Amino acid sequence: MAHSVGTRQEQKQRTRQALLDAALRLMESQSLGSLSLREVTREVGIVPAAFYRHFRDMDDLGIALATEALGALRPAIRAARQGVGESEEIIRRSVDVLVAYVHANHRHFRFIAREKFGGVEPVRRAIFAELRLATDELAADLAGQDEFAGWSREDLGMFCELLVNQMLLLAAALLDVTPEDEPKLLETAQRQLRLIVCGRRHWLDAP
Amino acid sequence: MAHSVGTRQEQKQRTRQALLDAALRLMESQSLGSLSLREVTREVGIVPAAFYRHFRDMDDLGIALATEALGALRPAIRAARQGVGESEEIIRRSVDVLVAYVHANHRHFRFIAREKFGGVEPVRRAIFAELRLATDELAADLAGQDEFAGWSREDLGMFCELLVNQMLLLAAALLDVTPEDEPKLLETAQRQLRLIVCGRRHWLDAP
DNA sequence: TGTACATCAGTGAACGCGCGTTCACTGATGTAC
DNA sequence: TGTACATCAGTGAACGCGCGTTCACTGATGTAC
Repeated sequence: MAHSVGTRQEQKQRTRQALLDAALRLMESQSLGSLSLREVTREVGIVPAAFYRHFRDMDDLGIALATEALGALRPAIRAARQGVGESEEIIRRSVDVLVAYVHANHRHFRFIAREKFGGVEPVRRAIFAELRLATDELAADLAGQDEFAGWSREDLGMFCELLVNQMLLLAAALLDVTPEDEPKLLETAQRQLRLIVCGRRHWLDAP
Repeated sequence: MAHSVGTRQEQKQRTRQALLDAALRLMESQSLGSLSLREVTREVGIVPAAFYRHFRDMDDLGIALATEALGALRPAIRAARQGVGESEEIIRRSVDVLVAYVHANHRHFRFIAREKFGGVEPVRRAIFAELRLATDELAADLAGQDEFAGWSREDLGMFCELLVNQMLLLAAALLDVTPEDEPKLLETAQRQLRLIVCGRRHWLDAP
C-alpha cells in the first residue's frame, strides 16, 4: 500500500529506540560495562539474538546513547543564549536551560556522567567529541561580543572549557541531590559561575 | 618464636594489599562493576574462595581502594601549601604536587575518575567523603589568611570546592593526555585556575 | 486488482564459558603449659 | 626446651546461573509484473 511505505523500517526504528530507552533505564543503577545484552532485550521483550539487527554490540549502543544525550542538549542550550548580549545573563539563562534539561532527561545525564570517565574508549571519545562541539559553539557565540575584545583565541577557548566543565559538574551534582538540598546546590553553583565571570571581567587588567 | 609475633597477620596484610594492587591494575581498562572477583584472585594467584578472608565483596574492596587513593594524596597536597602565604603561590605548589602524584599513582586516579560518578553508591560515597575532607582542610588553611578577610564561611567553602573540583578535572585530564600534549594541558589548567584566583581577588569589589 | 517472489525483523534452541558462593579440608603459625 | 592443642589463611571441588554468540527458521511486509 502506498500510504504504508516505510512501515517496516518505522517499526525497526521503534524497536531500536526501545533498546536505547531500556538501556538508559537499566543504567540508572549500573554502568554500561556491567549491563548485559540479555538484560536489555529482556526489558524490551525481544529475543537476545534480535539485538544484532540494531547494534553490533553494547559499545555500539553506548555510542548511540552518547550522541542522543548530548546532541539534543547542545542546540537547546545554544538557543537559550541567542540574542542576549551580557555574559552574566547568558550564564543565568544557560543554567536555567541546563537545570530544566537535567530534570527532564536525568537518565541521559546519569549515563553521560557515568561514562565520561568510567566508560570504555569509544564511548568516552563520543562524549568528549560532543562536549568539544559544545565548547567550540560557545566560543564562536562569545567571540563577537564587546566583552571579549582583546581576548586571544586560546584564552577564549580556556574560558569556555571552564564554563562547560562547570555546567557538567552541576548537571552531575543535580542527579544526586535531594529536592530540599537543590536550592542550596544551585545557589552555590551560581556563585561559582559568577566568581568565574568576575575573574573574566578582570582577566585583562593584570598579568 | 618471639621475634616472629605478627608474622601470620603480616602475611595476611600482604595478601590483602596484593588484592588491592591487582584490582587497581585490572581496572586500568575496566570499571569496578565489570571486574570479577575471580579475575582479581587469579591475578594474585590465590583461589577465589580466599578472597572472602579479606573483603566481604568487590564493593568492599572498592571502598578500601577509594580511601587508599585519596587518603594518601590529601596530606601530601596539604603539606605542599604549609607556610606559604599567597594564594596564587599555594595553587602553583598544589598543582605541582598533584601532577607529580598523578604521574606516580596514575592507577589510583584512573580508579577515582572512573568511580566518582560511574561507580556504585557505597564507593561513590567513600570518594565524596574524602573529597569533602580535602575541601574542608583547604578552607581551614585559607580561612586565617588576610586575602580572605571579610569572606563568609559559605563563600570560602564554595571557592574551595571550585578549586578541588578543578584539580580533580586536571587529574582526570592528565590520565588521557599524550606526553607531547601535556604542557599545553597544564598551561590551560594553570590559566583556568589563575582566572578563578583573579575572580577571587575581585569577589568583594562588586555584588 | 491479484499473484508470485524477495526481504528481513524477530524467533527459539543450542553451545561452551566464566561467574559468585558454599563447604569441608589442610597444614603452617601461634599459644599454653 | 618440648608437647599438645587452637587458630585460621588459603585449598579444591562443586553448584546452579546468566552470559554472548551462532544458526536455521518463520511469517509479515514490501515489490514486480
